[in-house]
Amino acid sequence: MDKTKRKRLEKKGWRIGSAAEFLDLTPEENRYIELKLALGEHLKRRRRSRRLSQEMLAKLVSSSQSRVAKMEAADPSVSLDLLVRSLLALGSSEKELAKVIAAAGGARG
Amino acid sequence: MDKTKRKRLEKKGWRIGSAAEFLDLTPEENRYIELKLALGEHLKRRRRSRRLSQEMLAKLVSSSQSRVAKMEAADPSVSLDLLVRSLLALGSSEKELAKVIAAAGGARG
DNA sequence: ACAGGGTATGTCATATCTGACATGATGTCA
DNA sequence: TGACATCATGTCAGATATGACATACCCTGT
Repeated sequence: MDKTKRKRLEKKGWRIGSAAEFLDLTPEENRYIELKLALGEHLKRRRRSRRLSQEMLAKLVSSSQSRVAKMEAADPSVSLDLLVRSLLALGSSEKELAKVIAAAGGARG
Repeated sequence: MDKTKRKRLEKKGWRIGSAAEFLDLTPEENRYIELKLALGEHLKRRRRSRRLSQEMLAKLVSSSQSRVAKMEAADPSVSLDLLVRSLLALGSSEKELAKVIAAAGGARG
C-alpha cells in the first residue's frame, strides 16, 4: 500500500472488524478497504469525465456534496452500498464495476 | 422508491426476485437488488462447496446463522458490505467477485 | 412418532451509516 | 484584493444494518 493511502487511513478512525488496530489489518480487511478505495477513485474519474461537480453528482444521487467527497476518498463512514449505487446512477455498467473490482485485486499481490 | 412502501410490501410477503415488477423500482434500484441477489446466491454456492453450515460460516465471519440466511436470500436488511466481506472471508478472489457482478449485469435484460 | 441438524423468519437493542450543515482550504478570475 | 466555485473535513440527529435470540419449518435417521 502506498504512503499517501496509508497516511489517509491512519488519520481516520479505521476500526473495521473487531478491534481498533488500524495498522495491522487482516488480509480480508485490507482487501475490503482496497476495494472501496478503487471504487471511490473510479467514481471520481467517472464524475469528472461527465464534467460534474460533487454538488451536481450529490443532487443526482440524492445525497450531499460532503458525502460525495467522502465517497471519493473512501472514508470509513461510507458503505459499499452507497458507492455502488452512486456508480450505477452515474451510468456505470456491471461490466465496468467488475473491471474496477478485478483491478483492485490485481493491484494487490 | 419510497422506503416506507417497500417495508409495507415486504411485510405482506414480497420476496426479492418474485414480484419485483409490482414495485416501482427505478432501473438503478433494480440493478442494485439483482447485484445483491447474485452475490447472495454465490455466497450460498461457495459455502456449500466448502461443506459449511450457515452456523459455521456465521462463526467464520463473526455473525449469526440468521444473518447468513438473510445474506443468502438477499434480504433487504443486509448490505453489500456484509455480503462482500463474507465472500472475501470465504476465500473469494476479486476476480471471482467481478465475474459474479458482471454476470448479474449480463442476466439483466 | 421422536430427535437432531440445518435453514428460514421475525424482533429488538445497539452499532453504524446517512444527509445536512458549518467551516476551512484552494484555485481562478477580474 | 475580493468574490466565487469547488472540494475537504468535522459534527450530529435521524435512518438503517447488525448480531443475537426465539421459534418454526424442513429433512433424514431411528
